[in-house]
Amino acid sequence: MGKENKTVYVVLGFLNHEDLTGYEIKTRIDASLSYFWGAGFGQIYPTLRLLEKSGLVSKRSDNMGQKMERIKYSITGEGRLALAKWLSAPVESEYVKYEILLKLFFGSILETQKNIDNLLEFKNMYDGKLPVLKGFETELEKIKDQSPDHLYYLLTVLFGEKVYKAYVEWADEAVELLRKSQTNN
Amino acid sequence: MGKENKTVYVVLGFLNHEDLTGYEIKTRIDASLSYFWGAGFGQIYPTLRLLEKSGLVSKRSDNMGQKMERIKYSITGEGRLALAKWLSAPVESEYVKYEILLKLFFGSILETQKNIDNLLEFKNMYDGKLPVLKGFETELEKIKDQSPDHLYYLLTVLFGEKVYKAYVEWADEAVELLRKSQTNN
DNA sequence: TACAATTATATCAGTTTGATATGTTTCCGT
DNA sequence: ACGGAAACATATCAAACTGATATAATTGTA
Repeated sequence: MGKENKTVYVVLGFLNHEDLTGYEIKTRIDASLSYFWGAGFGQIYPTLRLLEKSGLVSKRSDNMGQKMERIKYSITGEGRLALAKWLSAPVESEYVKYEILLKLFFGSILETQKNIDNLLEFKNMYDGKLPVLKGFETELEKIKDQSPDHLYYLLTVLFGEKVYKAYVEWADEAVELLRKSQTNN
Repeated sequence: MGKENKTVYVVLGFLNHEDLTGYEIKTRIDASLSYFWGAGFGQIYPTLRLLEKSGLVSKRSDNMGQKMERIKYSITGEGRLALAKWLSAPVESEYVKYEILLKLFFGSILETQKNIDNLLEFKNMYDGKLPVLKGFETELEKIKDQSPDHLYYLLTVLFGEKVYKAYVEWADEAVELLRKSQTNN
């Protein structure tokens, strides 16, 4: 029934490095995973409570006298075990939903030009993101030897670059094919 | 609140071509969208009822005397309008979740060889799917002039090929980098 | 000092997943 | 012709996830 809570492992993965608040976990996801994995507060906070209840993380309040709630979470031995177990298990599923492709699939209803516009917007979006990834790549290359983690981070960045480039190339080719079909009529 | 029901448009898109049962809609999604969009029965049947209640589709029972329930749905004028409106609106979001990358991101916890194994499995999976897409491509090229739809179908197939090739290339490069790091230690 | 931005937790309606249940009809081999 | 497997068909559900909103403290800055 239902599906397996993957957010559990994202949270455990980050807590494996350092103690964090829910908010900090969110910023880390946004900064380093966002181009291949997302998670919102609505998933993170409930998952942290779930994890605490089942003993995979422990929490402590860090607000020394202040009024602001600040709940730092730490991974437990059990948590590390659960993380390692999941990491060792075979990869189950990749998940994609491309709205651009859905619209293109039904594209014959629209004018050709509108589809071209959609494609160009898609292209520009990912073309614009490429320099950011390139920046990450350069940064990680520099510090590659400082921690075994950096090589793995680099691999995920290289994935982003490879796939975004594929998006851009495909969009160019698709636009060209649509333009050709325009003149052929 | 919540997010917009996209299944609505998948269903409307297919019904725009022909009258279909929920089951048939599912088979069409699996056959033609599955590598960039998925939907299960648990989403399709409730969406069809919702659509019928709001007048975007109409239904009729096709079981002439037989016992088996067979509900054929047709798109209405209002439904076509809703579909066209959504198609014309700007593309909102692309959505991906790559478990392989999540595991790789936390990969330093595992032995290097285990990460290599995961990558090779990933590579082989998509390498194996490429000939199927190539087959679709050839088929669609042949019948391209028979319907304006076919060009659009072809574009989505080309996307699949481009991206799957990017997966394979990336996996090869990632494996090589990991192997190099093995010998360097 | 006041205003904006950031930090921080929390909740919720609606959507989606992935599995299960249940039964009919068609196809195929013996 | 019979029986079992595969395909057809609808339906439901718990748990996960999205995307938005609410609330408030803290920090930076003009």
